Amino acid sequence: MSQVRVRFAPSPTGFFHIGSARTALFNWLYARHTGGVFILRIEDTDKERNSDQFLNLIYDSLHWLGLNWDEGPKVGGEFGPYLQSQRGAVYREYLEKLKATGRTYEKDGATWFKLIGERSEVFDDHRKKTVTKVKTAPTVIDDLIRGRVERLEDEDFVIVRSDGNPVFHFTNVVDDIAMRITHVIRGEDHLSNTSKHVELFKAFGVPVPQFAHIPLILKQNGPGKMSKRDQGALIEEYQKRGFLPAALVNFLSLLGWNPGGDREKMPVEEIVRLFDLPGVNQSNARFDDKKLAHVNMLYLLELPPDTFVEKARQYFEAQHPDAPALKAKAAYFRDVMLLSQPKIKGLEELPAYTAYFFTEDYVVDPKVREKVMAKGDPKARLHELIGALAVFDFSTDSAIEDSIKNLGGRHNLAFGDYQAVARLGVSGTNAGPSITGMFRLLGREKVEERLKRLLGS
RNA sequence: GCCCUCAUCGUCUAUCGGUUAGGACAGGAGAUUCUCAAUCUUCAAAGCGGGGUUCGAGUCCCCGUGGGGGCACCA
Repeated sequence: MSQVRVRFAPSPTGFFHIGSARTALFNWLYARHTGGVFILRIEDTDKERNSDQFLNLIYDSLHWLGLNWDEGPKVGGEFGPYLQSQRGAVYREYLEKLKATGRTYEKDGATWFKLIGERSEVFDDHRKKTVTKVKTAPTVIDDLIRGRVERLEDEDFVIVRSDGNPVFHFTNVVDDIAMRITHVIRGEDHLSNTSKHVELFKAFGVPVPQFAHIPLILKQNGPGKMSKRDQGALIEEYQKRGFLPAALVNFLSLLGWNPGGDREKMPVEEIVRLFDLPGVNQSNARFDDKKLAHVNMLYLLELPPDTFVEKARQYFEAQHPDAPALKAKAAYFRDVMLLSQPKIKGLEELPAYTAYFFTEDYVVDPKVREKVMAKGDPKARLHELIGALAVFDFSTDSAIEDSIKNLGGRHNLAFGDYQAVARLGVSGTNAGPSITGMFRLLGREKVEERLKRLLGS
């Protein structure tokens, strides 16, 4: 069997969203799984809506997700150019071929594709106009995911507009022929178009590629498929929020596909090894940001320290360039980030989660403050802590723990009696990493200063 | 309106005619503890309805219902 050649063919007419990303991913996975070729083709024939900004977004998003293409813009290939806007000559050549078969005609200045069969005029009361129906046999589509699908294509359709520009159905099919595409993997929203495409392939006298129509991703809340306007739809957004691409890829691969059994968290190499078209589901999947957040956390937790610190720094630099954290010493930044790594679900939590390590101007949660100061005798505890700080051993977490325990022992109290008020004092809140770690990193002076400030306020 | 398509816990899904219908996310309870997470234990949670086929159906077929998509000189 010849080599698999698949393509991802987006239009640069809007933001790059989760549905497009998954279509790209499934194509890429199939190419990698079969040792085939993954082609990127830009369908930029809509001159009104195209933009370079959206084009670059496609490149950036694919790069970020790790979906490298073997042929396409920037990397070239023997079937280029890979931007439809540059393929006018190819379309003219194929149009002549089609005209030679007698399967086209001109009407109203446009070129139409002619179906074979008896014609009759029928009034379509949904579209409120008279249309010409062609009596013909249904088109059969053998879909790798949906099985045998029959659809009646019974109206001629435009392939070249009166302004001379070829339409999507035509360019799409011509390019799939010219680029030797073997498998068309795309969203189910194209299933209804497929009968047009199959008729074109047949008219050109070429073999019809294998089709695989993947289910759509439905919006999290409310009806309908996910679109660019929906909350959580944009890849760019996940990139900005510091999600790990590996996590997003893993999550996306599981939306509509699974390897069978209970496996969920898999490195991408494993997904490539297991992925196959018959394993793709037939039903639409609803997007779930909670699950994505969970997968992201799993990947974050297992990141090696150096990698985590690097990712954290990149996140700060990209999204919070003015954060005091970036002005701190590298070793201190590292210590703070590593102390926080096991506690957060996403990098985007980091700035707020670690703010008090880098500034004296951190927020004190009034509710927490009220709650902590109302319980027991916090002022006495603060006094005791401040008094003992000078003899505390700040060298390690366990030394600090022992110091607090010793202090407690002298007052017939336990570690826990100091925990809440100390935490409020040094961080302004009640949630955070271990109090001993916080003491150690902040150091004796700052701890003392902050505890005194709380006592005096 | 017409055409296509899909249907298991709230969500993502496993099950290749015979299972106490399994897992994960989310939710509840508990354990741990230095708060919050994480982690561990645990609870609750599903075969859309109706007909067939079969010894036996979530699984195959039909009808209904519901969801999704499409019906342009957009892609």
